[in-house]
Amino acid sequence: MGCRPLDHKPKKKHRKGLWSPDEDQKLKNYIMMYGHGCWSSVPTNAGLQRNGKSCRLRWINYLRPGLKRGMFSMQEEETILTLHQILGNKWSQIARHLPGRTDNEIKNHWHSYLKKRVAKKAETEARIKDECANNQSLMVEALPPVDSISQNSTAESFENKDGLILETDHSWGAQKNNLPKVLFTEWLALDQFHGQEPVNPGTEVDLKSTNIDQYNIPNVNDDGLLHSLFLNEGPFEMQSHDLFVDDMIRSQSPFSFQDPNSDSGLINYFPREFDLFCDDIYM
DNA sequence: AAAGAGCACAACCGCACCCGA
DNA sequence: TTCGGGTGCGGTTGTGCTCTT
Repeated sequence: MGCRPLDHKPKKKHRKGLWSPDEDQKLKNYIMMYGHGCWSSVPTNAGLQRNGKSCRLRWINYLRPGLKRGMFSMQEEETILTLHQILGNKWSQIARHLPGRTDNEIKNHWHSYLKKRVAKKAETEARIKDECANNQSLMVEALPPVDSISQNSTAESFENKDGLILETDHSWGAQKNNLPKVLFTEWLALDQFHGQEPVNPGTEVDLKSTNIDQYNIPNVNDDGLLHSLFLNEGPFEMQSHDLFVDDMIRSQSPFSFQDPNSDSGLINYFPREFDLFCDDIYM
């Protein structure tokens, strides 16, 4: 796109296979100096016998500055698992939430390790569920209505829409009057939201009873950011929560939370952190 | 010590989409 | 409107290393 095709270019036989340190150096030097511009012209200009596609891949997955190498942390793995549950095999989208990791790296890690872990977990859960059913004890149930949650209730299980059993801890209910407020200050996927009632900046919305799709998110504020306040009065119904996180991830934008313990001090969060944040509160 | 199985990672392939001519 | 090149993405394969027998 925007590249002039290299007319009458003789068909070169492109090198394949592993990259030599010399090739890496040539590619790196060239891109650091001139940028990649049009990938198809990179190999010629950089003096490489590769095709543009191969150069692009090598740069993105290996040479690009800022790449994190080595083991995935527990937090990264949890993020991958959470996002994979929501997004499926959208590796590039998942990679956007893991700075320094490439889609290829995440994909490989999934196939070689996480996939098995998930399968094992599902198997264990199925077995537990089975055993519980046999004992006629109701271990798996839908999330109860907010009012029915005991102030002193602790961990319990429920099943989300994918049939995955989630552990929740409602002991936070004891602090109901001190619930965190969530303030979203940026929302890129505005065109996803249509409805009659626009949400004005600062409007408080009870998310648990809210179908977010019905809101038409309004203009941005003076400071260029959108301010819509969602006041969480209780646990989200899982569907709403999933839908919500999904939308946030689709928006691919950073957004802010109001610090639960203060009225000021907004902190930028990315969707994965939002998810973890919710986990801290609700799980 | 040798063979082969398993694993991790790099790289390729094919397809879909975008955009300019 | 159509066509073709460029790009991005996900699936798959290839390769080398480590572990087990």
